[in-house]
Amino acid sequence: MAETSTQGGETLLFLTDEQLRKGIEAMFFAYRGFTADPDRILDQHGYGRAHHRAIHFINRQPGLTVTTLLAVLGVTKQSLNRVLRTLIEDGLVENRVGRRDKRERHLYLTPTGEALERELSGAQRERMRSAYRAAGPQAVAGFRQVLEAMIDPDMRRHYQMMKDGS
Amino acid sequence: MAETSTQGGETLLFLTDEQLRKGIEAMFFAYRGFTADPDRILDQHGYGRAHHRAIHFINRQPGLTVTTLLAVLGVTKQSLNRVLRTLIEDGLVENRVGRRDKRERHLYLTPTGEALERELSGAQRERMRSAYRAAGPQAVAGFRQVLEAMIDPDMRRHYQMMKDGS
DNA sequence: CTTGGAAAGTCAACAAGGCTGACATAAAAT
DNA sequence: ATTTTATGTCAGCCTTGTTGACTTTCCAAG
Repeated sequence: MAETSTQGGETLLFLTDEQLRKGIEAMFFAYRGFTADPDRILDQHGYGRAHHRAIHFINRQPGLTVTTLLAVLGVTKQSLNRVLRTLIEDGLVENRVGRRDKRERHLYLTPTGEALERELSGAQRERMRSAYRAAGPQAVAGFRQVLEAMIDPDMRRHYQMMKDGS
Repeated sequence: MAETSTQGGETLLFLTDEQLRKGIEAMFFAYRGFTADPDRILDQHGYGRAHHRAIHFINRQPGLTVTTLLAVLGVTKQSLNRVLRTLIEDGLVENRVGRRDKRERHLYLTPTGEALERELSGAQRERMRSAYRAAGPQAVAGFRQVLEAMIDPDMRRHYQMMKDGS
């Protein structure tokens, strides 16, 4: 793939534009695969990818506030609210007033919401698991390292927050 | 990351749901980073991500037909046409009637189109390059392996086609 | 205690980019 | 001569993003 050489103990990478381009295309096609299974499931339930994202992060960090979710998702509150409203109306998400700060609303999945979350993440994990298996353990480590290095600095704190569990 | 053990010469992966979940989130945040730079540039030119995808693949395989591009992008012709029309009107893409089969239209970037393509892919390659550098040469190989394993089987032929240059 | 600002929510309007369905034309294939 | 393929177009719909304006509730600092 990328030829390497050592110079003064440091490993150098020779990356041609062509190699980088292949990485870009792999990213494009892989992301499509990554979202394909959830998209099918969501469609059956009458939801879209935006609902999935909300459900995912509420499940990941139960009780997070609307503002936090807004920052993680990187959308406007009007956009999020449209999605969140339907999820609350449909009884998938619950909205509890904050104990300390009563302005805040803390978001939780209901049992119904958790069921959908399991269905969605189950499919996604299955694809991820089989990709990991096909690529092997060494590849898995590299995969995460490169992805993490691609995350925007502004977003990295949100990623870390989720990663470490609040 | 993922603990490994050897059993009969085969390496096994122990992947917890938690580890898979982290991979899923890394994918989510990384894709955002991946599209961030081009999105900014496109916005300045009054285009969107859909234009970028068309430009990318026309550049990758000059002279490809509309039907091929349709299959690669996985959208409807109505959707692609909206995008393609503006690119042709703005003089970024050229539409030549097929020599052998006169029903076909072969797509090419004009010099203006190529200039925008370079601007877009330059930014994207730069991010990819710095992620590669941060992660190291071993990681790079693994990254591509996992991504390729995640691609949908139906899409893999398109990926290969682009990868090998037609 | 008042007042300023933060958290949440809502309405309206708009745009990009998906989708379906219907239809038209030119050219190739049968 | 007829059917099929490749392309393009019109119309209309949906989701999900955006701005801007405005309200209510509540915390916190003066």
